[in-house]
Amino acid sequence: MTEQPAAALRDQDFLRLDGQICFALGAANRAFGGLYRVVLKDLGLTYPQYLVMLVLWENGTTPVKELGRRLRLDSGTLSPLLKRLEAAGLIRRERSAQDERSVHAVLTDEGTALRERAVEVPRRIAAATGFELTEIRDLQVRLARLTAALDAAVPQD
Amino acid sequence: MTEQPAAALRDQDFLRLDGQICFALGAANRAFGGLYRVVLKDLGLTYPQYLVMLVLWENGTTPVKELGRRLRLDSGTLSPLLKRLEAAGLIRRERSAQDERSVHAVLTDEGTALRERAVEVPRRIAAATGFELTEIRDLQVRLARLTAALDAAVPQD
DNA sequence: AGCGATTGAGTTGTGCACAACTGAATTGTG
DNA sequence: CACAATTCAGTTGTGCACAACTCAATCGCT
Repeated sequence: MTEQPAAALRDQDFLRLDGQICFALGAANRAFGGLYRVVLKDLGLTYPQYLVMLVLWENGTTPVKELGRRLRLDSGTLSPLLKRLEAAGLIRRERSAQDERSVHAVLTDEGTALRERAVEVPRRIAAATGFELTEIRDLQVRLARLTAALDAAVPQD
Repeated sequence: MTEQPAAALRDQDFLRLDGQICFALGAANRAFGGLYRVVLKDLGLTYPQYLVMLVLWENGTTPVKELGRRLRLDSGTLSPLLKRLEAAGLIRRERSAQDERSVHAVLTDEGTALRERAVEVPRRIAAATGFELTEIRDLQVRLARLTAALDAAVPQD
């Protein structure tokens, strides 16, 4: 009923094949989620919260805008997440004096101290993958390339 | 990023490195999400709903349990999702006569007809990745291996 | 200086993911 | 046969992701 692809693959093959890369991606992503859930449990953090803390531990005080840029999250996700981190006593939110629109996330002493207990997290995760570092790197590079291609294909921003 | 011998990595390097594979994974996953959102928009489906439809198109009537097994989703996710598909007129839910605990998802005529319009989806997605099929396959295999390793590391089930 | 456009954070609403739970149907074991 | 354990779908509650919006602060242009 429509044009046939040049390759030997037919529509129904594509429909079966299709889910697979995204599905494999989603499955891996959720498997990581499950592992992080366990590992981060006694730090009292979720995985996205942990990512925010990573940025803060590395960078110190950071504007919400910058957190969003680094983590690819928008204010609709970050605002409530930061509120929860603040409620947990790990950060404070301070309006910038220079630009009253901007809000900075600032580590509290408690938030800073949590880093000590977080250092073991990456090792536990890495151990669970059973992958060599080089292989992880390779996967990263491919995924980054894939992401860039996909982003380019969606005309947003 | 800068290359570094694996042996020389310290805690803080780990803390920086750490997010990266999962982060790359999450980024790729969300990039796919964004693309699917656009492509599936005029089918009126979300990506998880599309996955359910794929299974139904391939398999016909399928118990909720089996959908969960295939898609790695639990009833907490599937129940409301299937309700929405039913509300959209694409499926019906029918309690099994053999086992009254079990519910089968059944395609309506409308749901079956939607397949015609869905066949172009995989091509559009594949085109957006710009990846060769072999490369996609390779990535799939690696991700599946990663997922299996991670699942094995989380003592659930 | 005046004022429209843009920027930044936040809110609302929808949908997914998952834990913990409920309740009904079925199965297994004594 | 009885009844405890299990299975299955569904519900509730929390948190993330994102679209669409609001509102105030700032910027840019004239």
